[in-house]
Amino acid sequence: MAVTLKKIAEASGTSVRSVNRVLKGQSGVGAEKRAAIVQIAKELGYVPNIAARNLRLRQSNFVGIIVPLKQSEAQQRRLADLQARLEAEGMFPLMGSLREPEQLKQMLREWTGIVSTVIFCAWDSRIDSESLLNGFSQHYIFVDCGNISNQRDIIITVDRQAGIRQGVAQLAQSGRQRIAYCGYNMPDRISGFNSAFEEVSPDKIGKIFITTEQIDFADGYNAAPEIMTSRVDAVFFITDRLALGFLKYAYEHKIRIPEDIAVIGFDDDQPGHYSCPALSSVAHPISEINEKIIEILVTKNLTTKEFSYETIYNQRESS
Amino acid sequence: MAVTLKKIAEASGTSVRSVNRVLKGQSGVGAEKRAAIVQIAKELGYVPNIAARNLRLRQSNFVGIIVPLKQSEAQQRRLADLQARLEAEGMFPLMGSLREPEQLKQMLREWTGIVSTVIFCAWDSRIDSESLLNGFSQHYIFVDCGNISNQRDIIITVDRQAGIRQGVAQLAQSGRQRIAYCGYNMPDRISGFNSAFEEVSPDKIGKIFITTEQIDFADGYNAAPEIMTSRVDAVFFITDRLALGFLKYAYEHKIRIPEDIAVIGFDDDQPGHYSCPALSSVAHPISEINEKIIEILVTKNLTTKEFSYETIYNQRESS
DNA sequence: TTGAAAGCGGTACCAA
DNA sequence: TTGGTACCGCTTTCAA
Repeated sequence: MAVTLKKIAEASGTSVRSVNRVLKGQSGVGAEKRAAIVQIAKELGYVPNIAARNLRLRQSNFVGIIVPLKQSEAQQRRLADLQARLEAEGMFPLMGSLREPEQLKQMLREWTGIVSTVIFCAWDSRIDSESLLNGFSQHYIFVDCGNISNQRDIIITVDRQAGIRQGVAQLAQSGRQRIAYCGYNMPDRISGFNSAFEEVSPDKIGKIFITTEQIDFADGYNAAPEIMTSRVDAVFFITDRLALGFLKYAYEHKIRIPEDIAVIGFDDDQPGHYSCPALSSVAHPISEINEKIIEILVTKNLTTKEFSYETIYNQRESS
Repeated sequence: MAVTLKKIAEASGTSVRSVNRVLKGQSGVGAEKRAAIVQIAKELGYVPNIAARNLRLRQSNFVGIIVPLKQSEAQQRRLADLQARLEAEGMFPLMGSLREPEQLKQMLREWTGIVSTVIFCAWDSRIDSESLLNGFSQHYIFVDCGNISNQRDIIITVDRQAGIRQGVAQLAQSGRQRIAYCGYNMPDRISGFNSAFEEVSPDKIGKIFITTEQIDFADGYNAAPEIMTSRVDAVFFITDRLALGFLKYAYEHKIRIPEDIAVIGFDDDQPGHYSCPALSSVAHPISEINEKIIEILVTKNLTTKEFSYETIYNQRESS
């Protein structure tokens, strides 16, 4: 049986209130009584029950985090960074994964009273967030979840178009004539790709789209033949995993990178730095995103539902 | 303000007990009253406060998980798998990272009443687990944490020696004469390496040790010159990241793998499958470990402190 | 069938 | 300086 304030009060012949005062370091208890209480608490090995405290105070140090079922290395890194930052502020992440609407609801239900804020690191665009989350009293923060139409929660958007434009522009400047976009339909990346062509001489450079089922290593590997027969001299992959899969194919078929074909990835996965050859990639602004999240959690404290948009811009990095 | 049982009771002119009965699907409430309560609960959007329920029932669906500050891709994969398995059982992981003893204590204190079981996916061997955890009423499970001397908690050990022995034996059979161990001092891996030499003709094959500061990509890359000058024809790296770093060096210096030098890694990181050439690696028995954890959590339910050892054996996989 | 009431373990108001 | 006590919201016993 756990040691409670009541037990300590009984053992020391005082009241719950006095014990509570002493153990919380508040004033208003005589020196003798104080010493006795401290002594007994130590002997019994008192550890406060945070669940009870949280219930009473209607607050907690726990933050819900919803992650996609499958995460890229960069996402995992972002998550680890967020976890560290939360801990630095005395908070802890309670994890759940993005599932079907009904399961999602069930999950949020299981969290009521435990977490007051839930951060979505991913969202299924087919689900209407507003109607799903309606009725819950938690606060929600959507981080880089694409086009969420939502009037009640905080939405952090990452504008990757600048980074993509920069990457494509660089390819163009280095004299590439035909550039392929390879991946599946991710609106923000496609529009970044397109707007890059508008900026850079659109008439001089050709663009083609090569679509894949998934965005993993194998998909990049499998898309390689099509890429090669399409006679492009540069490819922009929407994930680093795709790009790495392609690099493996290139290695096997003695295709020279970047002499024969230039490659740019997206995500800045760590393994990319050690691929052969090193992958050039558009980075995620991890620190900026997480700083923003912590700022929201800490300063606004989210005592009331509020609505806001935050946009973070990213940059192109080459390794 | 949240909707509570009391509010519904007031709004429907009944008692908390009846509302509770209805919403928990228990019998013993008249049809009319039942319908009214359901109606009002729906209108008000009732969501039970799990924190209060947990306090009352002295239980919870939350499981603490302590992870190392820096995780390998394989560890992250194991964690994601564990999270999915927990969710399948209706449980959720509360995450924390392995820190200094004082911070660790503080963390566990913040979790009292919230989680009843904490899983350590890593441990600092310099800390005495028994004295640190003494006084807490949580249950602890140590997973693959090396040599933990502990008489009160559940310890899951992964025996990698078999896998390592197998890998080294295979190198020996393929005619390698001098095999290097590269990495820092990880007792179980070193002893696996050593015992492999005892099994396989120790007089015929030479072994050398090349130590690194860390076990990351860069360390493998930096260790490469020493490895090459030591004139070995095979290297066993204690992490895949080390091995991948070496592969990059080999690529740059036109060293042929495995013609010039054979390479085996450890961890079975995914990127290894797409390195050039593909990395041969000793796998982590992810499923087996996590199955065991879930089994412990579910079947034993950890209602009483118990003490046990579980050992899982791994195998060598080559890709 | 119904509901009053006693908890779970802290917190903090208020009166002594 | 003390300590009694109501309360956070839910569960469950027990009596009506």
